[in-house]
Formats: sequence, structure tokens, C-alpha cells
Amino acid sequence: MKFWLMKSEPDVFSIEDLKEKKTTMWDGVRNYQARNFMMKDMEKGDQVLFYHSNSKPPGVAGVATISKKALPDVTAFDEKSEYFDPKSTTLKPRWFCVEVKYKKKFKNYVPLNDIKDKSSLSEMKVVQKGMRLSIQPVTKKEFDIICKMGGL
DNA sequence: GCCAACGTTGGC
DNA sequence: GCCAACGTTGGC
Repeated sequence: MKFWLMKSEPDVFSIEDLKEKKTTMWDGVRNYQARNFMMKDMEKGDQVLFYHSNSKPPGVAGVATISKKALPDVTAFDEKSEYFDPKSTTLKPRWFCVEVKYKKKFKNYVPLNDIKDKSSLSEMKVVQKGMRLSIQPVTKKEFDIICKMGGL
């Protein structure tokens, strides 16, 4: 089992939205590194830190699990979708997405600043300057520390 | 709203 | 295959 951090803008899709929907296809990812993580490394049952980006303050809002391994991202085929990509075809899909399932919203939201303050979390990608990758691997240790901070 | 740090695109 | 120009992310 592996551990991940996945970013979402709460204005677009928050952990509350996921709680309501129970599961969601993590579509719209148009970055090869993030895609490769989903396509090659993510497995059903992997654990996810659900991160709120572009919010005040940014931080980890809760946990989720991967409930379905990567499938072609159908929004890339849809001309009306903002994620439409003519270079991705049903025969040769370019983009993939996993299904993410709600697990738990943190009792205590874990702001990015608190993560930055912890020396045990200084290796996390999310605290590195200029780190924009929307899907990042985390270690079990980091995952556990964040969960503890979140009151889980 | 600013802008640094990236990623992508396309001309050559 | 280089790299300048452009677009995007996301913290501040």
C-alpha cells in the first residue's frame, strides 16, 4: 500500500464535496508526472491526503482512498469539456484518472504552515518551494504524522 | 492581484 | 534538439 497527497481547489472540489459524493473520478489532470503516478503507481487501497490548494489557508483537509485503478479520462474526449484534448483519443488515450473514495475529514484542518513548522515533515514535497505537482507521493511516516495532527 | 517557478509549445 | 515565449499553478 502506498501513500499520496492530492491537491484540489476547494472552490472547485472540496473534501465536503467528496463526502457528499462518496467517490469521484480524479479527472482533468493534464500533467504527465501526475498522470504517471496515477497510471503506473497507484493501486486500489492506497491512502490519500486530501489537500486544499488555493484556499485560505492551504492545507490537508482529510483522507481518502484509491477505490479504482487508472482508467482513461473521458473528459479529454469531450469537446464541450474544459479538459478536452484533441490529442487524446479513445483508441490512444493520453490522460488517465483514478477513482477516489471519501474516508474521513480531519477533526482539525492541518494548515500548510503547521506542516512547514514540523522538522519531521521538512522532506515533504508540498513544503518545497516551487512544488506545483498536484499529485505527490508521501511516506507512511509523513502520512501518519499528518493524520495525527488532523486529530485522526 | 502579484509573481516565482515550472511545464508546454512551436519555430528554427 | 534547443530555447524563447507563453500559459499555469498556487502561495503570499
